[in-house]
Amino acid sequence: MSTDEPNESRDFIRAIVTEDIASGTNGGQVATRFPPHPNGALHIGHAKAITLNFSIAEEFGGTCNLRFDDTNPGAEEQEHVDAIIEDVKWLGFDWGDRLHFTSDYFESLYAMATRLIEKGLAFVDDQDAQQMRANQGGLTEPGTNSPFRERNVEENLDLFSRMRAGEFDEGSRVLRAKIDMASPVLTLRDPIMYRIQKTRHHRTGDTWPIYPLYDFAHGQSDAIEEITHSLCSIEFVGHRPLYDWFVDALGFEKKPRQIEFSRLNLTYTVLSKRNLKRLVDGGHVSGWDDPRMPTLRGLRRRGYTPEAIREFCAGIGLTKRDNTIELARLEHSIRQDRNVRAARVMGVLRPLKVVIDNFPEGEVDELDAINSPEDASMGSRKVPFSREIYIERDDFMEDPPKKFFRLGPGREVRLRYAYFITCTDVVKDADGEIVELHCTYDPETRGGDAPDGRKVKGTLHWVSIAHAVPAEVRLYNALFTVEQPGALEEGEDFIDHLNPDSLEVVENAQLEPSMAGASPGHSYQFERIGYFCVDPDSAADRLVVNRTVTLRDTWAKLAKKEKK
RNA sequence: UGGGGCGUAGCCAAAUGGUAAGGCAGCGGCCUUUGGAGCCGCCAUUUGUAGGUUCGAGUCCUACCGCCCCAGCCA
Repeated sequence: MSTDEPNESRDFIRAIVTEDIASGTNGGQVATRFPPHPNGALHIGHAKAITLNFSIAEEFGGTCNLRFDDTNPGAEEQEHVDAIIEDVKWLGFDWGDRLHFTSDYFESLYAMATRLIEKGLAFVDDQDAQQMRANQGGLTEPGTNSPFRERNVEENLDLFSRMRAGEFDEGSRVLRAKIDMASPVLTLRDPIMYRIQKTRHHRTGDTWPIYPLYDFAHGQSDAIEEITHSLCSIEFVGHRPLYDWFVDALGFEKKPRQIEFSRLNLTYTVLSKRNLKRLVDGGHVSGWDDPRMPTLRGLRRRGYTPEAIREFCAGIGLTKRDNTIELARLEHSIRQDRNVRAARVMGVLRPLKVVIDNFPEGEVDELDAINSPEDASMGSRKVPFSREIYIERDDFMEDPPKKFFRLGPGREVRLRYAYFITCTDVVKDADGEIVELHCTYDPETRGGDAPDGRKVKGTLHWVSIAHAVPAEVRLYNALFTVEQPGALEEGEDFIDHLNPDSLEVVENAQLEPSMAGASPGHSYQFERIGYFCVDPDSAADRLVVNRTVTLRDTWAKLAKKEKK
């Protein structure tokens, strides 16, 4: 393969970075950062930003910092910092020693604010929030200047230092940039730089009674860290003029460039922190790590791997358009990953007892089963077969339709890795419910092939009753019944569209004995059913397993179509 | 009715004036000891609409239409 691929298509950001390197901007350096606000759990949308920033740094021989944007105490907690660090690491990215906090720059930012006051570019405003709102104008109306806008430098300096000293009450004064109250760009109408907030900060404690706002902190933090490309989501487009204004006004030599990209939307879920919080607080899910949540913790517990999530993020593209990725695309990423890497195992979700009448009582046959048809190096294991086994209830029909290839009265099927069996009798209880099947097996077909060359259409998974390991299996489905619960009509509440069947608990599944003692986090394919992983709720005597995703099921699709 | 961003298939997305990639989903078929996986094939005479420039337009120009963002002392 050639090393350079000039025709390889890149996204618009990589194109910009490539140009900047070629033109020698920033000395050809590339430095990015992922700047989370530590007030909640990271979700799949953040994964897009994380993957982008770290990947670009890696691809262009640059660096990527992890910086916590902790300018709003109260909303921020140390536990979120710890959780975010854990999640980014889990995703597989490394920021080396470049872990930063905007709060580390509070002293520098204060000095910068002072400098702007001295240059006549900032002033202390005594208006309260209501007055400011009344004077800010509207979308089509210019705002009006604050009556305090023309205070002299000395007075501003004095007032600002007393704000810092804690002399004033919250809300009584703010520091504002002096730009243009008539600007059609709302963010340029004398934006607030500092507010008084007497809240303990998770890192600086009670040393600051004033805190900078995002707009006065982000660009400078980028500049301090010599970030070259500051990548953020599209809703910050309108903040770019202000970002540049502060960086210019403060005279930074190396100017970071803000570039915006569209954020991720996913069908059948919500991705705003506010909505996710409602799901948790309202008890609609078990917590931030509920396997139905689109949080990284939820996805991890569900059985998603970092590789699958990274593939997803890299594969969905990068533009400035509004977009909604189908859940199927996410599922594709984990199926792809698990198909190649997950060990196969047999598990029966809804057991139906089968007695092999001609198999000797008390005898156990140890059969060879490969651990993966995709990877011979994963080896094989022994699976015990005996006279009484369980098969899946769905794998038997008393009156099977034409395209049903599984077991039925008088039909012959293969038990995976074992024998061909033929159904000879159906036992029902008083209610007509099928409680047990009787079959005969063909000893000549041991391993699953008939020496006479006869074929069977169906292959069933099974578990020996005497050897089975019971388990609780949690089957997950889409959290919502509508594609875009986050974008409903006025007056509609996304909570009303929760899927009542998003979690289905199967109490008494039966797994093959090799699953005994499987540890949390381990993931398997239950042949013919789907990918499952062991949940941390498991105890020594009680296995709990989560369904990550089903296998593609063409029979289910067919059956559904016939029904219509 | 201000400013900004964005319109390519069901969902993503490439194509940087040279004749609409690719993926997901879907639909056929082959293969199969997972109805899995894999493999093969089909799936935009046309890029929001209408004009214009050009030998040639998704790309350039004009007008219109639609969607999204901005009026927190949140980020």
